[in-house]
Amino acid sequence: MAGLTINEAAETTGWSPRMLRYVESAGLIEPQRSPKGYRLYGPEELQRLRTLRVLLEDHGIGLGDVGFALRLRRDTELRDAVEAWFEAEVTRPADIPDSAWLRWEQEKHQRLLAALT
Amino acid sequence: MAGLTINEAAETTGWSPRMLRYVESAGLIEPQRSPKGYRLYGPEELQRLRTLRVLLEDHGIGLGDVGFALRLRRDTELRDAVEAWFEAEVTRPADIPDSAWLRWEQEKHQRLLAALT
DNA sequence: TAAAGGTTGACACAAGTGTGGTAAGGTTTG
DNA sequence: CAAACCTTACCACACTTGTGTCAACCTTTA
Repeated sequence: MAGLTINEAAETTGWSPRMLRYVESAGLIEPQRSPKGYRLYGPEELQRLRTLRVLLEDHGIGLGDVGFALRLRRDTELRDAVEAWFEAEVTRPADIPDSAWLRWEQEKHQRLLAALT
Repeated sequence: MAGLTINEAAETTGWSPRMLRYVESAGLIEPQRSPKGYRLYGPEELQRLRTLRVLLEDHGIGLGDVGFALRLRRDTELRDAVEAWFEAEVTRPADIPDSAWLRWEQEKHQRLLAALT
């Protein structure tokens, strides 16, 4: 036997079997499978399941949050896009002062309306 | 006037006024306020509101996700904890082989039960 | 000063998330 | 082989998220 079955794993980790499957569906802990498809949790999975509960409780976050963090670290494009958004500054011709730019924004609607008549 | 009011901002960004308040409540875009408490959106906020919509649509993520990413970059402790979880490996005495360790795990319940009687 | 527009707070509702339970069927084991 | 256990696929239900709308009240502006 190369690992604990789902009920055994549930017992030693504090998760319900149902939630172990859910955690797996979120891509967080994916145990090995026996030839017939039984989930087999090894020492590493069990440890990570325990620390996962602590992580969630300690910081008041959810599985979805950890799942998103996982996406962030796997999907470079996503990470870069989010990063870029946080750092984005206004990009517009440097010779238009704020006041003018704002007026332009403010009047855009009127201009659009005017253009339609 | 130091910026656009909420309805004007809504018009030029594509968000509804309701959602602009919601985005603000998520900590993503917090406009300046006039002395009497009116929201005033400047060029930077408007730009970031527009790119935010693109970010969400392009990657199929939600405001909550971006909010969590924000938490991650601001809260060092959280970031470290999540990072640590992703990288965690099993920590246990190196001289106990997997097979023994698993047996130990497997029998923990029986031992607990036995201890109670 | 009346109209237009801003503020917060609350109600409402669809869609998504977290979690439990159950059913139908295959597997392991005493 | 019967009991105990696993698998997937659903139903269900409470809670959260995203979004609109409305009320009560204050501010700006024509």
